[in-house]
Amino acid sequence: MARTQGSHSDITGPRIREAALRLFAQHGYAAVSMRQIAKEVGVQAGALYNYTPDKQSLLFNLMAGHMAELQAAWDSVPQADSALKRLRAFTGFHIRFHLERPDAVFIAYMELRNLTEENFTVIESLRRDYENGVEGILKQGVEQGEFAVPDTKIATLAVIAMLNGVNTWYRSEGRLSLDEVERVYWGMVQKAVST
Amino acid sequence: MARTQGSHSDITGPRIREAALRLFAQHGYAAVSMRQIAKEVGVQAGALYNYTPDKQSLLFNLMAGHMAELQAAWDSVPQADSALKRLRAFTGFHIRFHLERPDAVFIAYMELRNLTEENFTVIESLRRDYENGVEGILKQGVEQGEFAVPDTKIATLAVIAMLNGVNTWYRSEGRLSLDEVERVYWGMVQKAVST
DNA sequence: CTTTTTTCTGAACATTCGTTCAGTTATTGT
DNA sequence: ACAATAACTGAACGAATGTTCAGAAAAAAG
Repeated sequence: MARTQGSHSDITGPRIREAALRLFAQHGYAAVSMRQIAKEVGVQAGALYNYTPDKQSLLFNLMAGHMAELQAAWDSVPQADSALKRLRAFTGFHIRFHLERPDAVFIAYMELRNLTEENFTVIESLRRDYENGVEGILKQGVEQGEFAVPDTKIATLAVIAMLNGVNTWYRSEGRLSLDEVERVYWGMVQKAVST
Repeated sequence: MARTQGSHSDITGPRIREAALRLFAQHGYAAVSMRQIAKEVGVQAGALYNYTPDKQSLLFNLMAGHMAELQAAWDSVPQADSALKRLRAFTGFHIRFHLERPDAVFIAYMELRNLTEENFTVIESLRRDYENGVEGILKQGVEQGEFAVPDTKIATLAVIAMLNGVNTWYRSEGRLSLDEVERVYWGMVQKAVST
């Protein structure tokens, strides 16, 4: 056997990335073999190398793609004038974006240690960009007297960490709807940074 | 060669656990081989099996030990009467305990997916016990009118997630002292749950 | 000193790993 | 219809994996 019926680059490529994403999130990068990914796609291990130069690049591209998507999505959210409204918009955006991609989120900060040094630097830089956007909101709020935080950098990380926590427990079949979750978290975020 | 000079069970045992803890935290459970751990200790791989039946038990015991320590340490903290004081004590305790054991903390919630099903159940149960203790404080605070949170379970997870975030950025040589970090976080926690 | 026990070595085991590649087949272009 | 290209197979590579075990040496017990 060789090339199979209906085989296409534009189909196999995404399927490989999807399978890798799910398996990496489930078992961890190091614990997943190229053969497992191939099996999931319905292909032999060697075929993967038509789509990625190696396993490391597969991981890196998943993470870099996720971070780029995250930044682009947030950039496309219209910004209000007041810091309070902007922070509220961010809270909702961050929760929803992350709940829609639990696997990518999980990988993006669980598999940092499995990146090569250069790849790690790139991802870390993307993450910092995103964090800086949030810190900008807090700084604005402090300047305009809407917020009171002793340290905007720490507050930024604290808010993000708190929101990230949703991914560890939220289930769509669960007790609370997405709107309710958003409202509860916004209540806490708002109070935490308020004057 | 065989048994080496000065070899002792009470020395090698802890050294194996220390090496495993550090290596697992640094590279991940699946990415660390028994030979790497052995090399760190200065021993051959086979010798490790005098101290652990297998690699999985090594991981499980590290995690279970950490969770037991955590619970015991918190249990030994004297409890104040008011919920506000208790929550303040918890905030300080949690931050300090976790900053003192970054590797164990990292492993305890990064390597959950590498546990067997039964081992996972055990660790999850220990974690829930700890979380329930915190929720008890919030419940008390709500009953006594000191706190206002729409959902004590979510608030518990949000507070813990926020505090856990400290481990991702705190460095002892950094800009802020431990006391300052504690004060900043307590400020945010307090406001987040306040009426 | 002699015996027993504890601690470790070094080699071996079957598996699995990431990756390469010559060959084969389906698809595309002419 | 035929030629060219893209997509994949299947086998192979050396290296590394977790684990076992007979034997050797050091330490402890007598």
